[in-house]
Order: sequence, then structure tokens, then C-alpha cells
Amino acid sequence: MSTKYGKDNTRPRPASNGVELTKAPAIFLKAYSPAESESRILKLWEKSGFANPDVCIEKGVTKPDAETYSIVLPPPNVTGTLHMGHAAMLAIQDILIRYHRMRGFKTLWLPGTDHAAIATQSVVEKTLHKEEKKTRHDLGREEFLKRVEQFAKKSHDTIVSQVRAMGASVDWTREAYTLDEARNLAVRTAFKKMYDAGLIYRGNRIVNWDPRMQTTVSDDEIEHVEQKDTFYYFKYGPFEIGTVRPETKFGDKYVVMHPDDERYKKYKHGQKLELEWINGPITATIIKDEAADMAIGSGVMTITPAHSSIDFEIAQRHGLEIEQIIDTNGKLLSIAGEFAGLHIKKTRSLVVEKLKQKGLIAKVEEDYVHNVAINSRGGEVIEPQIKLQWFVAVNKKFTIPYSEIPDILSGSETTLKKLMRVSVESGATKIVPDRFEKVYYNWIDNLRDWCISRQIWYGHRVPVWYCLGCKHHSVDAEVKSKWFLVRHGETEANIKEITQGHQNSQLTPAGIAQAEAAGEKLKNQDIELIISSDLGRCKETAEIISKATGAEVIYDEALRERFMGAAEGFSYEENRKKYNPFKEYDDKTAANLETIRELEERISKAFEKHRKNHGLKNVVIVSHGTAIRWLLKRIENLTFDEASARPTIQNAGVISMDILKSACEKCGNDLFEQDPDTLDTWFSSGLWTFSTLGWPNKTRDLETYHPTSVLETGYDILFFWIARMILMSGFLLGTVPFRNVYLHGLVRDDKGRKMSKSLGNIIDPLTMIEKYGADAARLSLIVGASPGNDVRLSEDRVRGYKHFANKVWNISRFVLENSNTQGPTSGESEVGPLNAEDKKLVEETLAIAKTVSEHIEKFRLDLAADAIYHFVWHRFADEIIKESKPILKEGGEAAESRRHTLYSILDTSLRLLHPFMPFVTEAIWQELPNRKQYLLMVAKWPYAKAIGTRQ
RNA sequence: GCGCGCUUAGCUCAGUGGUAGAGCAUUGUCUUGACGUGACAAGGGCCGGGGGUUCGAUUCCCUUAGCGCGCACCA
Repeated sequence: MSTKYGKDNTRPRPASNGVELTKAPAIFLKAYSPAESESRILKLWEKSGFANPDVCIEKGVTKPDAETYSIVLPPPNVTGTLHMGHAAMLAIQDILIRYHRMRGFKTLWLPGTDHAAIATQSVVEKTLHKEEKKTRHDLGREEFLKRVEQFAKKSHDTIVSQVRAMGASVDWTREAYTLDEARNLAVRTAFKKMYDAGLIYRGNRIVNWDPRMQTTVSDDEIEHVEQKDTFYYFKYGPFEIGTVRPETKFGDKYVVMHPDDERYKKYKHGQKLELEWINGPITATIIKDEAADMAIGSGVMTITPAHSSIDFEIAQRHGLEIEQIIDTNGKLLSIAGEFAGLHIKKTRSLVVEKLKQKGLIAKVEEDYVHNVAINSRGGEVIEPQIKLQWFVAVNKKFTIPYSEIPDILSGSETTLKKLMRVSVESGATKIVPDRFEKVYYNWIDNLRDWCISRQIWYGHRVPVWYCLGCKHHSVDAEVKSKWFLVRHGETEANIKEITQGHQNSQLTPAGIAQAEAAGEKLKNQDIELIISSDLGRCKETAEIISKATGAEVIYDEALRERFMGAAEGFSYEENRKKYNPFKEYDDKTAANLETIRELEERISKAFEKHRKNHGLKNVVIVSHGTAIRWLLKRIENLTFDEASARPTIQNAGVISMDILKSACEKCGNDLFEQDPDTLDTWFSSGLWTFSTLGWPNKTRDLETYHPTSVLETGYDILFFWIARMILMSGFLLGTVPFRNVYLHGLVRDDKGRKMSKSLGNIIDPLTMIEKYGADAARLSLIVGASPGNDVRLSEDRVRGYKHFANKVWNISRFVLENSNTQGPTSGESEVGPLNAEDKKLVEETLAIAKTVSEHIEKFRLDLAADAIYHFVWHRFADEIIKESKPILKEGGEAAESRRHTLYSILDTSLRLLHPFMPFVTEAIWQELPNRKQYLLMVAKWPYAKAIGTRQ
């Protein structure tokens, strides 16, 4: 970069007799500085409110009856910060949005973030372990969730500032979060509707279990990773069976072969064989099933139905016994004999050693390459388990109440799978590029029932309540109020195991701390009333909780502990010897002793009374250990023995229960406990296109903007998300969620590798924006990025487009220097008297407008950007301006005409460039002498004809 | 195994039934009243191989190789 003038652009400008030579605003004397302009322009846009279509109508920018154009932003996960993929997504959508807004559409771009359940929880758990050496169980559900919320909030704020920095003209007034109250209502409603239609069921099925995170994981969240292991062939009676996982083979008592396999013709289906196995002799049964592949190994295999989905299917087909071998922590169960209790990871070599000693190893193959399933959100190896979970039935027939989807009639019988297929097949939703439609069908056809329950804490609780009286579950998800039973904190007598009864004992310091912890837990539960036993230890506990929750306390003698008569004040042991007062329901042994039956009646009556009086409030009942135990017997409909067997309630332990809108349909009880599981994050994201618009309420937004015009995202998310949105919208609204799906490629590094922390090849969008400006960052992700193809990004590329921004700046300076300040604007006032040559130039510019428009409508933003880039730089600057110089110098009518022309071309160019590089164009626009609109953001697009977008 | 994509200039990629284009990179020249974050100019490609359709193929069809991706399986 060595030139006579250096790179700092300090070439002396000619003085020219001290006359001010430029008519252009002084701001143009400096080179374009994105950092300086961008924050100023951003404020201008945000102050205007034009990202909100209602404001556009109000201010007359958009006609009230204009066509709508809507996009819901794929919500970034609150797991961290935005990467280049997000930047690409924002750039593409902002181009579509700005284009349509300028075209006069009622344009909505709705932003939000995704709680990303398992991913977010996983991140927080990892940090917790790293920094405090704690697990989520050490903190407890409430405290842990608080930490997750803090983390999510921080992530959210970072994401918002990044979205703003990109210049994305989203409507922040409508921002949504997948885990906020409005979305929770949508989730509960969706769940209920699907449950009522029989499409959600609870079942014992084989699921993907992550032993580390202690949760199920859906099929789509699994990643197969290649791994090298030793492959063993074992002698299994007369057969040879191969496996990489000897440690799972303890329970294998079925040996499977293909019915057509000539080698094993003499064995009959169901035939029994005695043979020697890992822990001694077993009886094996021959199973003939076509799942056995004759070509693999010996063609014979044994099965482990409880821990393999294929084996599970075989076992189900033949009605075989299914026995669990591995527990949910990854440890072997008693069936493993001497190996029981060991972790499977540690067992393999031991089992192999034992089989070797027994002479049961036929041969060993080293370096066998196979795929292992891991949880893509956490990284642990998946162990299939049979578990009771909630599922969405994708193949079950149901009657769809209402449908606008072509080929699916309202009231007709269909399946969710069919709904998903037809939505695309019929063309109601069009996928661009269309090759992904094939990929979509392929996925749909292989789809199995979708396991939606997770055992993690961060997410929407499964909206199912179990009746405390009879365990029957209920999905009538309207909670009237929450009630909590709390035992008092620790007392001196508790430590010494002394019977307290009606004694007025006080809390120990530890007991006070326990009560404070309970208060902390209850703090965010909107507690309205605390009802407490009037004995000192409860009173004290209640007051502490009152302080934390702000709720009023009332006292009730009827909530006191069992009256122990003469037994009070003596140790448990002495009392057991003397009276044995805890064993019998109607025990009256000690003088004046209250029987358990009497206690149960007294406290239940008090509880019923309070529930009747305060059933609509959120209430905490503070009482005593024995009292609560026998109250729970009544509530949970237990027998005396069951209640006796219940473990002691901890000091200051909190038991929560919900009161639903309607009582249990089976037993009439009205106290419930919510399912502790949470829903797969995709269950809530599936509702995104309409939950963000207010569903299940019938809002005007929903009516106006749904189905959305286009769903724009990376192709890697086609199955996870797009298919599920089509499913949810189809079932719940009877429409497709969007008319178009536009899939962009992934952003890779300049060598085509994925950007990752470990490779150290991450290009951070914010850094690029700071160095080269948001416009440059945007263009680098658009030009040369054809639909569905990956983009290779390098810093050089971004730098190149910064040069272009500066070019546009300097073109503007030249035109403004040479135009009269009353210059007209194209399309909105007469262009002035132009000669024939100049008219041609103006027409040429408008032809570019047409080209750019057409490319945008076909989602060829790469070509659109390239077209306008090329025109502005190589036609307008290099040729038209260059040729204009002598004409302008000449003066006269030709010069006058040309001045108008240049101004007109600049005006049109700025409009055409604006969706692609909004900041620099807006900054220039603000300096134009005769701009008709306040902001270029809402200026009229220079090409008006509809070109056949699918709206 | 099933399916999809890519292969065009040194690099990254567009594109078209009439034997090719951009950006970046390279080289040279330039005080030229918008811009050196620039201008002008130059070099550079038998459009992966083979076959077919066609007057004519980089483009359409078949085949083959290499690379990449998705899904399924993995005893």
C-alpha cells in the first residue's frame, strides 16, 4: 500500500482561490466511518418506531389495507452469544423485511429468544460443576432454576444488543420468549388439545436415556459419532455371536436368526437350548426373525431388548421377556451377578476376562469402527432404557376439526404424519431450494412417535396433574391455586428425640436457617396467606416465611401437633417402652393421649375448612411432623400401614400441591401434584409462529400475520423445527405456519470447516461490525451465498465490502457536489428536463431496479446484491460519473440535464442498496437536500410491479 | 445401505444450448477537482474424466472418479 500519498488519505486538496468548492454537506469531507454513523442511525430508526407496522400505518407510511408480509425470527438459544450463522440469518431476513416495507407491505418481523431447555441447563450445570463443584441436586430445583434464569437473562441481553448492532429492523414491542407466561399458556393449551384428541399418550417405551444428565433425549437430539472398539466373538452354545458390548449380555437368553438362513435350518423357532454363559448355565430360546442379517458375522445374534430399540421391537413382535440390565445411572443390576453395582464402563474388560477364562471367546477383532449414539446437547453416550414417558403419536388417526390445508378436509380423518407431508406436497408450503423437499419427505416417512417429556428442570412443566387421592392424571390444566404444607424448623427436642406434643418449644439456630430456606423457596410463589399452628416452633417458622413472602399469618389451634398427654417431654424411646403410642390407629394407652384417628380427623377438618375459605388463594400451612403425616394419609388416600411407612417429613420441608379448576373425575379429590418432568424444547418452539402472535387468544395479530410469509433459517434445522411447526400449526390451526421456507447454508471458515471454539477459527460478528461496519458484515454473508449452499467467510471478504460502503459514500459526495441543492428525487417528482441520452441512463437504472426486485422475490439475494453492487460501482461510478465529468465542466443545458440525472441515479441506487446496507445508505439519505421521507427505511421502493411473490 | 449436493481462473464462487464471468489475490501504470478503502490495464480457465442427444454441450441425459452432507444400520 505504498503510494505517494500514503494510506491516510492526506493528499492536499487544491485551494482554488479560497472559494468554497463543494456544495456537499461538510460530513462528506471525511471518509465514511461506520462506527460513528451506525449508533446514530440506529437511534433514528428505533425512535421512529417504523419497525412496528402499526406505527407505519399510523404515520401514513403503510396503507391500512396493504398486503401483509410477516416473518417470525427463529429465536436464538439463550445459551450464549450470536455467531456468524445468526448474523447471516439476520441479514437475509432484514433484506426481505426492508424490501417489503419499502414496497408498502404491512410488514412485521417478530423477534424472540428460545429457552433451549436441555442445552441451556447443560451449560449452567457444567459451569456449576466447574466453579462450585456442585450438581443441580445440591442446589435444589428452585435455586437451580434461579441460576438458569440469571444466565438466560444475561444471554438474552447480549443477544438483543447483537441483533440491534446488525441493523435488524425487528419489532421489539412484540418480543417473545419461549418460556414466558404467554407462551406457557400456549404450551398448556396445545398439550391439552392434543391430549384430548388422543395424540398425546403416556407409555412405557424404549427411549434414549442420557445417564449423565438423567433425562430422555429425542431421536433428533442424538448424534452418531464414530468410535473404534474391539469386536468380540463369543461362543454361545453352538453359535458364535459378535458384540462390542459384552457388558450388556448378561440377560441375553434369546438367540435370533433369519428364518431363511440355511446354516441354521435345523433349529426351530421357540426351541430351547441349555448352554453355558457368563454367570453359569442358562436356557436360551431360538427366535427366527427377519431382522437378523444373514450377511453380518455368523448371522446369529442375541438380543438385549431393554437397551436397544431394534431388540425391543423384536422382543415385542414375539412377546419375549424384557429385562432391565442397566439402571438409569449406568450401573449393572442384580442380573449381572458378581458384576452388579458396577458401572458399565468399568465392566467390559472384566466380563471379557471371565469369558476368556471360561473358554467362551471364539475370536477378537481389534479396531472395529462403529457408531456410538451421544446426546448432542451434553455429550454423554446414550443408553436406551424403557421408561414411562409422554409421547406424541404421529401415526395415529384422528379427526381434524378444521383445515385450510389443501387435500385435507375439515372433519376428515388424518394423521399428524400425513398433515406434515401434505402441507408441503400440496404446495401450501414451498421449500427453497426445492431439493430439501425430498430430504423433508425422507425424514417424515421415517418418523417415530415423538417423546416429549424430559427429566430436566429448565422448561415448561408437563401440564399434567396427578390426583393426590387416587393418582389418576388430569390434563385440565387450569390451576386455581397452590397450597404448600410446611413442617416447622428444627427444635432442641427434635435433636434429642424428645416428644413435644403441645409444648411451646422454640427453633434452634439451625431451625431458623431451615425456615429461612423454606421462605426462600416460597418467595416467588405469590403466597397470599399463611395458616399456622399456634405453637411456638410453628409460629416462629410462619413468621420467618411471612417475612420472605410478605403474606399475612393467621393461627389455628386445630393445626397443632398430636396431643401426647402424659407422654409429652419424654424421649421417644422411653415412650415406646412405656406406651408404644405410635403403633395403633386407635391407641389410647397413655392418659389423655390423642389417638391417631382423632388427630387425623381434627387436622383434616381444619384443613378442609381452610381450603373452603381460602381455596382461591395461594396458601402455606405450617404445622407439625406427625400432624402433617396423618393429614397426608387422608389427602393421598393411604392405608394406615402405608402412612406409617412414609418417611418422616423433614424440618421446614415444603410439600406442594395444586388445586385445579375441577376436582378429580375419579375420586372427587381436588388436590393435585404436577408432573415433575418438563417438555422437549421443540414442543414450545413448534408453536412459535402463532404463540408469538397471541394464540390461543384470537388476536388481531394472529388474524393479520398468520400464516407467516416465510420462515428463514439454516438447513440444519429443517427437521427439528420446521417439521414440528408444520405439525403444530396444522393440528391446532388447520393451516400451514408459513407459505415459504427459505433455507440458507451454513457459515464456515475460509477453509470450509465449521467454526468452533476448539478450532479457534470463529469469526465474531461483533468484531467484524466494529472493524468494518454492519453493512460490510451483512454483504459478506449475502453476496456469493446461493440458497442452501454453505458460505466460506474470511475477514478479507468483510474488508472488501467496507470498501464498497466507502465507494457509495464518495459517489454521493460527488453527486451532491455537482447537483443543485433543490435536486429532484426519482419517482416522486419530475426528473427535470432530460435530454435523450440522460433519459436512457435513468431508464437503465430503473431496469436494474427490476432485476434486483426479481432476484429478491426469488430469494436470490446473492444475485440481487451482486446486481446492484456491480451497477453502482462499475457502471455508475466507473462509467457514468467518469463520462459526466467533461459534460459538467462544459456547462450549459447538457450539464443541467446531467446533474438531474446523476441525482436521480443516486437516489434510486440508495433505495436499492438500502435493504442490503441500511446504515450507510440511511446516513447518506439524511444529507440529501430534498428527500421526501424522513427516513430511507420507509422510502418508496423504485420498482412497483408485483412479480409474483407468494405472500 | 438409501438419499442429496459439489467439481468452472491461484483462492471463494456466479452463470449460460452458441466454446466463459465477479470478488479476492498477482503484475504494471497513474497528483486524474468524488473516492489510494481509488482508477486504468495485464496475465491467468481444453468449465473433473468418459459417452450420448444436438448443426453446436460448460449448460440437457447416461456413466465414472474425487470431495462433502443428511438419514438408516452397525450382532
